[in-house]
Amino acid sequence: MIQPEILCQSPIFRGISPEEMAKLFTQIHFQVKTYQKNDLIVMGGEVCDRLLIIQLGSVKAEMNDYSGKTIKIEDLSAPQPLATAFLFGMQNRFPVTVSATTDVEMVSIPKPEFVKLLQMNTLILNNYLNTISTRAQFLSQKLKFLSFKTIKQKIAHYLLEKAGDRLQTVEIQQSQGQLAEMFGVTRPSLARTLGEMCQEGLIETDRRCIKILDKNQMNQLLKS
Amino acid sequence: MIQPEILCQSPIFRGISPEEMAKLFTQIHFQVKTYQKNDLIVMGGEVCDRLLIIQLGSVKAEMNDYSGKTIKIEDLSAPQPLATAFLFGMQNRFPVTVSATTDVEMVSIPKPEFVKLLQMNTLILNNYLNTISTRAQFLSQKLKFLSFKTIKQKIAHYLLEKAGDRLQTVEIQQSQGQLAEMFGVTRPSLARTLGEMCQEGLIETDRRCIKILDKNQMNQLLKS
DNA sequence: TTCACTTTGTAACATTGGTTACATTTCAAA
DNA sequence: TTTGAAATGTAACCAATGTTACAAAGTGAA
Repeated sequence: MIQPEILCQSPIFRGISPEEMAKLFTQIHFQVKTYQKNDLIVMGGEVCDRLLIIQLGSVKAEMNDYSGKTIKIEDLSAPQPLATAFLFGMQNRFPVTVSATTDVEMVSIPKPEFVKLLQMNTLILNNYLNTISTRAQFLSQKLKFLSFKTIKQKIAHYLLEKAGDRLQTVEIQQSQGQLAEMFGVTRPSLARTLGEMCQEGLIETDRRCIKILDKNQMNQLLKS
Repeated sequence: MIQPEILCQSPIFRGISPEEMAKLFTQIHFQVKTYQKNDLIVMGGEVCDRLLIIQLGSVKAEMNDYSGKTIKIEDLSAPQPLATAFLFGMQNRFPVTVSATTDVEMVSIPKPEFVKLLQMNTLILNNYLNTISTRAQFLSQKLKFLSFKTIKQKIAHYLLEKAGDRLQTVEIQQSQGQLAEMFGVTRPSLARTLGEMCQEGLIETDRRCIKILDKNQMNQLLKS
């Protein structure tokens, strides 16, 4: 019923051979459930006490807003796992409602069985720990970035980070527009601020190269 | 050399009896290192390939800004673990420099040995997974909150979240000032916006009770 | 009650950044 | 080289929010 050669493509089982996968699954309890197009798979708010991996087909995740309307959050397809962030931790309920957008096969592993799997196989354990740790690190970075209020601060942080201790000059790969989007600001605002920083003698710009003239003053910006 | 009755207070080992702790530690390799006041324990940028738990004393974590000056990030004391967020994941280097603020005893468990521990003991595994998952969930919540740009949106989100599906009226415990701090805005701005929302017929305020008059319209605010 | 202290409401003004529009520059394909 | 599309620089204007200041209301203790 399970298809080891598909499942081992999943981030959680990466590096496991299909044979090994098959063997591991003989040692735990699990279910393979099939759904037809448009079937409800998980109701938002339901307790998340099992790991779900899409083995076949694709699903959509939607969230109910407070007035009952639904907003689509993301599309997922085989062999991706579902809501790995909510299996453990304080808030272990599905934040989203999941339904099938094609015919779907879903592998469902109860939480205690998945814990067994983690204990049996070091690679799976490492994969899973890496997955959620990387996610936390990513969120943390993003949060730090958002904590800078003004565009000037965001630019200063970005440039100093990119330049490191040594370099004076930073070359940016993205276009100004992409950079602006990353910063969560509009392109004209970013350009305006870059212009201001030039006038103030903080930086010098030349095409896609930005030279930092006064690192100390840039740091001051980040502290206030 | 290790003190099981202290270590089992640590979030990672919560629920483990001191006897069991002692037994577990006979099965893995680890070190107990002692430091004197002001000794350097971890240099920022160093690879994080071991779990460090403070067994005695307290330490401070500092970060170097780009010009070389150091900023204190936090104080930690026994029996807290260090930088659990960086043992796994893509970015596994210490982001901070750690030094002793008193005489310190530090239990150092190499990553592979800690993985063994996770595989030997289900409770430890669950504790650790819960710790990092909860952290990720917390960050995710915070990020969602910050994604609302205007104060009106933040208020709407906060109230709708607090009211849930049924309630019409929300009672807030904190003072307006504390609420404003939570929202990352100034108190007068928050008060002003609450006033505006009253005038627009969205809410009614009476002391610390806020009545939501039009949930649908509030939801509209969050979408734009 | 009265007095000091905290919380809340509000207003004037300054700053930041979004919006829109347009000119200029760059760059690659014809 | 020419030409058109994309990227960039810039300006005028507007909305949102911070800043500062002060008055009004609530609150608890003497």
